[in-house]
Amino acid sequence: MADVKSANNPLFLREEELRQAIELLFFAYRDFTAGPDEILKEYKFGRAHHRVIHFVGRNEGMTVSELLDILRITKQSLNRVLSTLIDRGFIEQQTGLEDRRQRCLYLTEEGRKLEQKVSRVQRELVAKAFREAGGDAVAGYRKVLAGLIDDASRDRILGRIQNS
Amino acid sequence: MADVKSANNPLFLREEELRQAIELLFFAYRDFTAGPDEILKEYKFGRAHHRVIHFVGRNEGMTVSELLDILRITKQSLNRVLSTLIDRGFIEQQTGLEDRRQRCLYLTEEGRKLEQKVSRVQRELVAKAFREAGGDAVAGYRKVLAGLIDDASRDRILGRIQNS
DNA sequence: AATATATGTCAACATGGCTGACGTAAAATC
DNA sequence: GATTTTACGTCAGCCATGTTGACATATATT
Repeated sequence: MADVKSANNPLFLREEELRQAIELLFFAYRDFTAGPDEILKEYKFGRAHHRVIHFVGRNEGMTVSELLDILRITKQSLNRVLSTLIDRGFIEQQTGLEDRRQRCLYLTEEGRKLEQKVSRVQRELVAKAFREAGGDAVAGYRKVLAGLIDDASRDRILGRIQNS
Repeated sequence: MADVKSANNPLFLREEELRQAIELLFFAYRDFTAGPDEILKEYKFGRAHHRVIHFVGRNEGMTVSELLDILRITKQSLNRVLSTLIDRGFIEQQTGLEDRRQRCLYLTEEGRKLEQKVSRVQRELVAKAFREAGGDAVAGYRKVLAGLIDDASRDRILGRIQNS
């Protein structure tokens, strides 16, 4: 009765299934970012600052260009948040050793503390979801999300993310 | 050699694994929204309009309050995008039958066309990722993402999303 | 020496959040 | 029937974060 449509029209089920997967991602992302957002608000920082701290923390010494590539924003946009992070002592720059035009980015002690604090709530949320879902589900999660990533950047990203 | 850290300190691996899962979600979401963003730009619409069209499309006749609950934004923010969508003929309102204070929201013919067009690219992306990952992986994807959703809203959301 | 690259910076603008205040119609309650 | 609550709309202003375009400076590369 209830599945007349799906019984008669497998394409309908397929479309419905995909729409549900899309919504799931929307809601998951919404709640996944809620924790950090709240903490960062105390510092008057936003999601943009979070992203910078996150990626610099995971790629100490990365250059500004590399960061721009990852974030896919303009250097003017980045500069606004980056310079406040530097001014307020969460990030340091060091002139590149090989190429002195480059500014290599590092978290300060303060920056590392904030990164830890913010990342902790997010890691705890993901850990809970992983625990509840089980190891096989986690592998599936990885596979599907990897498939959503732009072909052009997938390898580079998975390269950094390759674990086991 | 390479796994000295993980061999000696399982917590390190755990933390690293979680950080990678977090990054994966970041990148997947970034690329997942890129397609729609591009199409909507032609209409001078943004992600906010997309969300409204998406949810109204999936819940024809929903009220403004219900939409606000889902989006978790203020009515003033919603009103900005909602009223342009109405003015430009993508969404219609109808006074609630039982409760005449409510405005029930519907896609117009035009709105449905746009919804289809935008959702198509997203569905194709997800379909590709699902195909490549396989059925088990898809189940895992669902489980993990469901676990990321806020406890308070999970049931309501999964209720609407319960498929199969 | 000329050109290209990495970065910074100024200015102006758009989008989409927010708060606060106020208004109106309809429903619910006393 | 009067009062209060609810659903929604709206005005005004602020903030965060994205954009484009133009220009500057130091360093590498050719």
